[in-house]
Amino acid sequence: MAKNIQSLERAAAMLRLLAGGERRLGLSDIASALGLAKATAHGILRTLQHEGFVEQDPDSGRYQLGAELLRLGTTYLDVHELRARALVWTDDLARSGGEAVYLGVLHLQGVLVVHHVFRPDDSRQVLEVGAMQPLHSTALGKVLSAFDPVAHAELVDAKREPFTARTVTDLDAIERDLDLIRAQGYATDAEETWEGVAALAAPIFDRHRMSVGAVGITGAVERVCRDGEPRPELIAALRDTARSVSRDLGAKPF
Amino acid sequence: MAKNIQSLERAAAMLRLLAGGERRLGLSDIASALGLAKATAHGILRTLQHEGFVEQDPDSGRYQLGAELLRLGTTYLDVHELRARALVWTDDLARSGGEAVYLGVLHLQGVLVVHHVFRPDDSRQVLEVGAMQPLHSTALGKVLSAFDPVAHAELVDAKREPFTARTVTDLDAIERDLDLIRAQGYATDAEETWEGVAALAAPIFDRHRMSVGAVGITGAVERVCRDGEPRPELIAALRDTARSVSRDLGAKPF
DNA sequence: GATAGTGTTTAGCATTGTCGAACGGCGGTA
DNA sequence: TACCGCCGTTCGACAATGCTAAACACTATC
Repeated sequence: MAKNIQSLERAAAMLRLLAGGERRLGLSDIASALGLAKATAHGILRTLQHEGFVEQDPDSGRYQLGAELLRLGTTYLDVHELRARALVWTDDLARSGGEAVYLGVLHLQGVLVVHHVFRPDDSRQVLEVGAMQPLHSTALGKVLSAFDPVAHAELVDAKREPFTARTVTDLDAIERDLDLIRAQGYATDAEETWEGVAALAAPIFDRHRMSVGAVGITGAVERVCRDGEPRPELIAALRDTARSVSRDLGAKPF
Repeated sequence: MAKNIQSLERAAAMLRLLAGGERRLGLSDIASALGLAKATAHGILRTLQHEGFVEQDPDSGRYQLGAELLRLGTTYLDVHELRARALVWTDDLARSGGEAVYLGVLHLQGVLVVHHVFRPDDSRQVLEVGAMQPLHSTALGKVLSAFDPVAHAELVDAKREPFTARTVTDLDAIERDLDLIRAQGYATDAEETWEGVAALAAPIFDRHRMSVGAVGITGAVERVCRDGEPRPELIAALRDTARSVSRDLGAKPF
C-alpha cells in the first residue's frame, strides 16, 4: 500500500467540502470540518487560491471554488476520447428519437454526465454536463452497474435512496433487474428517479470489450413508453448508437 | 511574502500541463517538463489519480485529466453568484437580440466564459462555457480591461497575438480604444478575433462599483453591424441587461 | 535476446509542511 | 465607548513529511 501525499489529500478534501456545502465556507468551518489546525488549513487554502482553484470573497473572507476548476473541467471534456467519438452519433440519436440524449461514465458512486444533447424542440432546457446521477435508479446507472464490475461494487456499497414510489432500493430486486439488463442489453428507468420521466440506456464498450460508459435517452414517460413498455424503435435506435460508438472505440463486432 | 505549499504548486502545474498538451502525457514527459525527479512526479500523480483529478490509461500508462475536475468545475458554476444573477437576463437578451450571448469573468490572462446562451435559431452550436477568450481582441476582454485595473495589468503583460488582419496589437492603439470604451460604456470587436464575427460587450458592477464581469453579444458581422457600426438597438438592449444584472448584484444606480 | 524506453518501488536524508499560540481587525453587545 | 468574541492571518520551532537518487520490473523495438 503506497502512501499518498498528505497535503494533496487534504487539499482535495477541501475542494470537495467546498463543492458540497451550498454557500461559501469560512476558514474555521473548513479547519474544524477536516480536523485540521487553522494555520494548516490556511496554508493549503492560500496555495489553492494562488493557483486559482479557490476564491476568497474580499468582504466576508469566506472561500468558494475557483475559476480554474471550470477551465480544467472543460479541458477534461476536450480530451475525453469516449465523448469525442460519441459526439457525432448522439446528435443523430436525439434527432431521430426526438428526445434528450445523455452520455455518462462511472465516477465515484454515481454516473457523471459528460455529454448532453437537448431534446430537439424549442423548449428551454438546462445543460446537465458535469452533473451526477445515482447508480441504482437511473437507466445510465443501471446499465453501467450491469456491465462494469467496478460500478456494480459501487452500487452495492452506495446508500440507495428512494426518489419516487417506484424506486427499487432492495439489493436482491436490483440484482434481478441487472440480470435482465445483461440479458437484453439495455436498461430502463420508468419513473424510478423523477416522476413522469422515463429513460433507456445501453452500454458502450472499448477495444477490450470493457464497459467504459453508457448512452441514454430520457424524456416524458408518455412519449418514451407505450402501454407501459419502452417504444421498440427507440430501443433499436439507442442500441445502434451504442454499437456505433463502441465500434469507433475499437470494439470488434465479434 | 508568505510561502505556498510546494507539493500543491507542483500538482497544480501538472494539471495545467495536462490541460495544455493535446493528448495524454507520460510520466517521464511530465517529470522533465517540470524539472522533477520521476519518483516525485509519480507520487503527486498517484495522489491526484486517487482523488480523481487525473486518470491513467491502463494500456499506455499515460496520464490525462480526471473526471472529478469536471464535477467540481460544474459545481463552481452553481455557486457563482454573478452567473446566477445573470441567468434570467441573458435569456431575454438572446431572444430580443437574436444573437448568442456570453457572460465572462477575468481569469489569468484572459476571459473565462461562465455562461453562454445559444443564438435562438435551430442551427447547431457548441457550448463555450469554460472556454477562454483573449483580453486584447474580444469585446468581453476589452471591456474588462477598460473597467478592471487587474484585467488591464494582465492585458499589458500578456503577449497580444494577432488573429485577423484587423486585430490591434499595438499597446498605444489599444489604450486609445480603452479610453473610448470607458467613455461610451461598451466595447466592440469588429472581426478582430474571428473573420466575419463581430461582438459587443458591456461591464457588470457589484455593490462596490467594481467590475466583476461582462456580458456580450456575438454574431455574424452582417447581422450585428450596419454600415460598419454596431446596431444601436443591440447596444441599448445589451447595456440594459448589464445594468439589470449590476442592480441585482447590489450596485446602486447612483 | 539485448536494448532502451516506460512506470513503479525502495530507502535515507533534510526539506517541508504541520502545529499551537499569539496577532490585528471587525462586528457585534453591554 | 469600551468590551468581548470570533474572524482570518502570521510567527517560530519541531519532526513528520515528502523529496531525491538509484535500483526495480516490465513492455515494446530492433
